[in-house]
Amino acid sequence: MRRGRGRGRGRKRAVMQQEVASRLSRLIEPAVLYLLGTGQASHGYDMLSEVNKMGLTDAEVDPGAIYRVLRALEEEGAVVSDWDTSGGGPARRNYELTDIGRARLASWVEVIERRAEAMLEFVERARELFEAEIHE
Amino acid sequence: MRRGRGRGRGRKRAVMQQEVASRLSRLIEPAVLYLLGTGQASHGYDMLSEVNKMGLTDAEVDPGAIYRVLRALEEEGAVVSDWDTSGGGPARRNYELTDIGRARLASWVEVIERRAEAMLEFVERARELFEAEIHE
DNA sequence: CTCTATATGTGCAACACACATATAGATACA
DNA sequence: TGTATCTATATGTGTGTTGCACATATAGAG
Repeated sequence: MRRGRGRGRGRKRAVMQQEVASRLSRLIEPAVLYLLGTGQASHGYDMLSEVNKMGLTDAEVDPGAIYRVLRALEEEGAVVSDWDTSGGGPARRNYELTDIGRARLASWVEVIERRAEAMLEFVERARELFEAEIHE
Repeated sequence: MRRGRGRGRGRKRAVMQQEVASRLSRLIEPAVLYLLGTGQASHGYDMLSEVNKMGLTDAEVDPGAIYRVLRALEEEGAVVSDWDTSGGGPARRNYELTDIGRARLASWVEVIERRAEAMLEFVERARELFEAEIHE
């Protein structure tokens, strides 16, 4: 046999550029990009509370996850950072969105919209199933 | 230090009963439960094509993933199976939804709906951000 | 007897994530 | 001066899910 399904199917492994679609799970990345875009948060620690307020990421987000996402985004050139030693407290790493980051957010928006619509359609169909079961 | 954020925060780890929310990832499980509920598919191989048609799972689903999900569901009592040797070809394992499985699908529906709404809200807000950027 | 389609399954590596922990500056207060 | 707390960033690790490749088995077509 040959595998039954997707022989070529294109999706090689999401190496290098990492397609956004492959990271839907917790949606931390788009949330972070959005917060940087609006200026609601510019460093990791602030995002912690803001991301949790957004609701996009369902449960409470781990601080470690935020910092790792920011690092990964910087490696890809989606954000740039510099240390901010002004103000009291420990130094904070200030992040800013680049054009790459804005483009990335835009493609996230498309992906999330499609997925959300598919999910709502699923919810509808599943509810129909429940009703059919009751009336039988 | 103490952890900074969520000390108590309840979410112990999703042991034992596995809360549905923690498995949002590819949404294979709810898709499978739904297909069993409607009778559109009763064994793994059929689900492969049906699941992919549904769109819930974004990309094409791996057969291995389907079989593993079915196994896990059976361990939890959400489905029961028996071998079907009638008909030509290799034996197929026929699955049926239990009450536990129906309840599980119902709780998936709630989780997915909430998530999908949060996602659409995010999409809206992000689009507003883009428009604000254009007009400045 | 081989080829193909159907069907189920496993081993492995890569990865995302939750949880825990480490480090350290700043501030309050006893 | 000591110590507790808050702010802030970061790493280490175990677990679960996934993609991919591979293994296996039955049956029908030629």
